[in-house]
Amino acid sequence: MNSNLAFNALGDPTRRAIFEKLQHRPMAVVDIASGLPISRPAVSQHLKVLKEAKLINLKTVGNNNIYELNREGIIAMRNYLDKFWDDALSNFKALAEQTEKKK
Amino acid sequence: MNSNLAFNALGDPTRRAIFEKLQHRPMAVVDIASGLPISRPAVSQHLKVLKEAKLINLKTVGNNNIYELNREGIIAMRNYLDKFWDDALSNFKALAEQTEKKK
DNA sequence: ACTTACCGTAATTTATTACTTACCAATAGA
DNA sequence: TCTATTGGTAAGTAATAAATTACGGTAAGT
Repeated sequence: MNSNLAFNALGDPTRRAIFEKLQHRPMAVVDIASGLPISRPAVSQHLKVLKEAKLINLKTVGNNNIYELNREGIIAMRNYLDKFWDDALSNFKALAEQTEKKK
Repeated sequence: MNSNLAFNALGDPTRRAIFEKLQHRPMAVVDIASGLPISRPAVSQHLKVLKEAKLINLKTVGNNNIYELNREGIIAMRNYLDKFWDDALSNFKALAEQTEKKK
């Protein structure tokens, strides 16, 4: 499944920081790296993971690699998680009702 | 922040498997461990992480430690994520509209 | 009382992941 | 053309996380 990639990608705090940076606007790699306490190549590696999880994508403009949020990927993940939590809670609810009946 | 714990907890595939097992019903540690390709103590450690992330909680019944989903924690995480995705998408949308206007 | 089943924790090892340094390629500007 | 700037990738190291083994403690059953 693909949501595994997204779960994994968002499991790392640095990648979440990058993702949240990109919520404001599309950014070039140098800009993303500035402010982060790690080297630029490390950032590139994180970007790769986020990209493969389809949470962001890349458009190259001249010499700049601009990363931006991947709308489709994000929507897919949100939908997946909606179901994920709903399933969890509805089963919980069903179980609670069962227990209730036994009283 | 606390959602960090949940992100981290769900970042591991084994912990997701455990979490999904508990969607069906509350289970004792032995039952959770059976079927998983890792040792029982390893499962205990994963359970600890999930518990600290408030995704599950523990009720002790006699000699059995029964883990079950933590409803409040899950709802909190769902709400957090709803906002997380909404923020991401709405900023994306605002930006798209800006770009649109420039045409 | 003795034994068995359940389970957490400590200590260590193993495996994975994050990070750095070093490099190279490509575009932009002088 | 020569020089910045940008940025990806490879190789190695450092740091973290996951797993095992070994233990002890408590409750349940005989």
